[in-house]
Amino acid sequence: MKKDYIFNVIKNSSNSLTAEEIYNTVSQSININLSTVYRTLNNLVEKDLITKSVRQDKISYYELANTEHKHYLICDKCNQAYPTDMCDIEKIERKIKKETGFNITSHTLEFHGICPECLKNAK
Amino acid sequence: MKKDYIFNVIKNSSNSLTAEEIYNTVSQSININLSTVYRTLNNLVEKDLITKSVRQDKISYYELANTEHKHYLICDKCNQAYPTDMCDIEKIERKIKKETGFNITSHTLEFHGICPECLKNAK
DNA sequence: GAGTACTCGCAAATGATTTGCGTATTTTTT
DNA sequence: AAAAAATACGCAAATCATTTGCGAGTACTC
Repeated sequence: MKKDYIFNVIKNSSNSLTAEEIYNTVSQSININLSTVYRTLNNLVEKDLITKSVRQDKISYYELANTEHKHYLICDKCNQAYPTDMCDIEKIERKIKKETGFNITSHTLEFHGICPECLKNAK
Repeated sequence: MKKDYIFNVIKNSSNSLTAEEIYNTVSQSININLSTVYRTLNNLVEKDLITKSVRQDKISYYELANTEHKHYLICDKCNQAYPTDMCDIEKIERKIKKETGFNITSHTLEFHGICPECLKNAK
């Protein structure tokens, strides 16, 4: 099943991937169609095996579910995404839950700015 | 200029709006085309008069810039967005800046879950 | 008042993602 | 193991928010 190829690519990647990136990688091993990639990704998301998050560029990024909580620092110059595990949002979530009764199940957090590399080159 | 109508709708709204919502509102006063709305919105964003943020639904939401920092609790049932001003991310930003040298200029934070209203009805 | 610069409307283009449909492949049933 | 039922997949067309080209209207300048 082609699903295994797709899932493996995601599993072996250290950062989140777009459908097209996954398609490109999988295509090197087997014949596959982009729509199959999308269908499979949606399937994996439904089964909670991977997560999908839409970034400010309006593109969906997929990554393995149940890994340590991660967020991304996205450079507006080079567009690279640097993962960070700093996230104290859980505290905020608890506070919100208490004060508003809203039952929060997930959150997305995205930082934008310029990465050290681009800062250097900007001189 | 039609820009004023658009800007006013945003200024008078207590929460963020989509291009279509703005279009619908402005249309009640004057004749206007959707593409004009989009063009104007991009213009206002460039001038830092309003901000645009892309949510998980892949739709852009616009709101007045330079207001107090706000984030949204989005109900996955009724899809309503409830603003909250709880946000201690500034602390996290400072920490990241210090530890990684990444120059953060903005961030987006979005909470998902079920709002109190829907929780009640879900019974 | 001619020349130049915006502002807009309209229709077509864009790009990521989805979907319909027919075929192939796998799984289940007998 | 063959028939039947279910699932996976390729291909092309559709979708939907947003953008863009172009031509016409309007304002601003000299």
